[in-house]
Amino acid sequence: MELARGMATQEHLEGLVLKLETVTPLSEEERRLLLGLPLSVRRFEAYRDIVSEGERTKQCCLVIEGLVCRYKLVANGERQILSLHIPGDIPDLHSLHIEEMDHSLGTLTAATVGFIPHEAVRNVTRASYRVSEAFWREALIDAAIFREWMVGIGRRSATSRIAHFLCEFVTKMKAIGLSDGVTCDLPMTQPEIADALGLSTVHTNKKLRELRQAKLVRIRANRVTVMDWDGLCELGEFDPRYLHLRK
Amino acid sequence: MELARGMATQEHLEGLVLKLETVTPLSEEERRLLLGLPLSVRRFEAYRDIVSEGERTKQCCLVIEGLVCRYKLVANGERQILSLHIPGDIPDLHSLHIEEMDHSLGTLTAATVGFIPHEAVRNVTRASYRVSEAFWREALIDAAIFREWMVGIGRRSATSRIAHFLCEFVTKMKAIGLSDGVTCDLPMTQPEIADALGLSTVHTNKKLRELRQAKLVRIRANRVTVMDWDGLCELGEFDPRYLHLRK
DNA sequence: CGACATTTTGAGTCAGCTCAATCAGTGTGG
DNA sequence: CCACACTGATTGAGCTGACTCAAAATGTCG
Repeated sequence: MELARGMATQEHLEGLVLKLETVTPLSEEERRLLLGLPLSVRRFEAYRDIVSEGERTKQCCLVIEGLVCRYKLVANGERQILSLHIPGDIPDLHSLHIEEMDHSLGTLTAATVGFIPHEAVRNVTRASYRVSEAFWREALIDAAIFREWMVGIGRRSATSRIAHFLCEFVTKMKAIGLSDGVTCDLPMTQPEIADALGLSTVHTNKKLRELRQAKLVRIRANRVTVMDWDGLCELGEFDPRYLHLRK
Repeated sequence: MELARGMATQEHLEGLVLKLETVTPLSEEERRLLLGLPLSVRRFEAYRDIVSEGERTKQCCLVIEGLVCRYKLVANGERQILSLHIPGDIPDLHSLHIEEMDHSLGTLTAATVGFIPHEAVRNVTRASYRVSEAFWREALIDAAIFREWMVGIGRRSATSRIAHFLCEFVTKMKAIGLSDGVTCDLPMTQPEIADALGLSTVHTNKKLRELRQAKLVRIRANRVTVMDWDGLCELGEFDPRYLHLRK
């Protein structure tokens, strides 16, 4: 994916349609509705907040390009990354029904983001039951991913957590066509991966090396390659059902 | 709350209305709609599954009385409790839009549960935008609680996590009128609290004792009493905004 | 070639874990 | 009213996975 300036609005919305279709089938009519959403596109540098905890917004944010995350900070300054969002995701869909952000939304890489007014989203959901269904499913799958992460952080070993994380990321990237199921970009530093998994940087590094030495994955220059998918899944107890993807 | 057999269906639904009103204001009309929902009531013993992972249901489950939880098991047999549900909650509202359960729903105490057909829920949401809004908010707050738990499990110390947990529980019980904000029933054993917080039983016991010795809480016979609310909140970094309660 | 960000490694520490008793509360049957 | 059986709460004694601190190695890029 390249920088997005200059693309037609419709083109930007195609990622959204593609993403929704990974979980809900859409008719031509419904696709048209979505592609007609108004969008104001903005480019962010890496490590900027898109929306901060405590804010109240009147628009939803569509990831067009780049990697975005939701996170919270705790008193001692540590961070917990709550979720990762790839193109096609609307990480703050909830803002449609819950005024105040209880966490922040920020970029992990430079990113292109489109803002869609709440009113416009409400209109398309009112216009089509299936579209509102698709948004419901998106929001509920988001929650399902939180649950799976909770299990990982609460009850799985560091190694298992990392393996699970890699499986999930590749699977999600594959669903939207950004991975062949074996390899994809993973533009995160080790401290960031650590913050997502509730680990320390140093420990993450050491366990990552073990995965590499066990020939389960190859990680270099912001790119993962899964060498042994079955082995990695088993280690991470990864079962993609919680992602509720179609087919 | 007593055993519920023999009560009128409407009376059972009052808990739902009360709960929804803690997050969304409802008109008389909307209340009537909700009170008209068909309900088939069933009593469960403690430690029974209401719905199991992998199932597909055609109804939602309303907690009428008792304490219910959602949980997942991991390969080594350990359990992570994902959420607790008190009267008025619909812990599997998501089943309306996501076919397959990716976790189980079970009782922690004897409990009275009402089943509402999906079709009936869809009808009331179609009949009133505000009611559908209320359900959206319920589902999204559910996700907000997951996020807060993730932060706790991933980044807070055991003591802090326990303190946070107690604050949250009392706050939620107060919202539906089952606590005065200081004391309430907490019908969970220490192993169960441990499973909710991603801790071991022994460690939970020791940290709980510290909280008691620090005169922050009193815990005995399935009942908590908060002795020093400010102290407990500070220790647990508890800020109730994520619960998105009204007023 | 610096300057900076990121990864890697080593060493020592500790929060939280496991194992193994012991104690306490409740209920059952005689 | 007591012995027995359970379940749950407590305690003590190590153990260890994950953490912190600190430094060195490696990569990236203007």
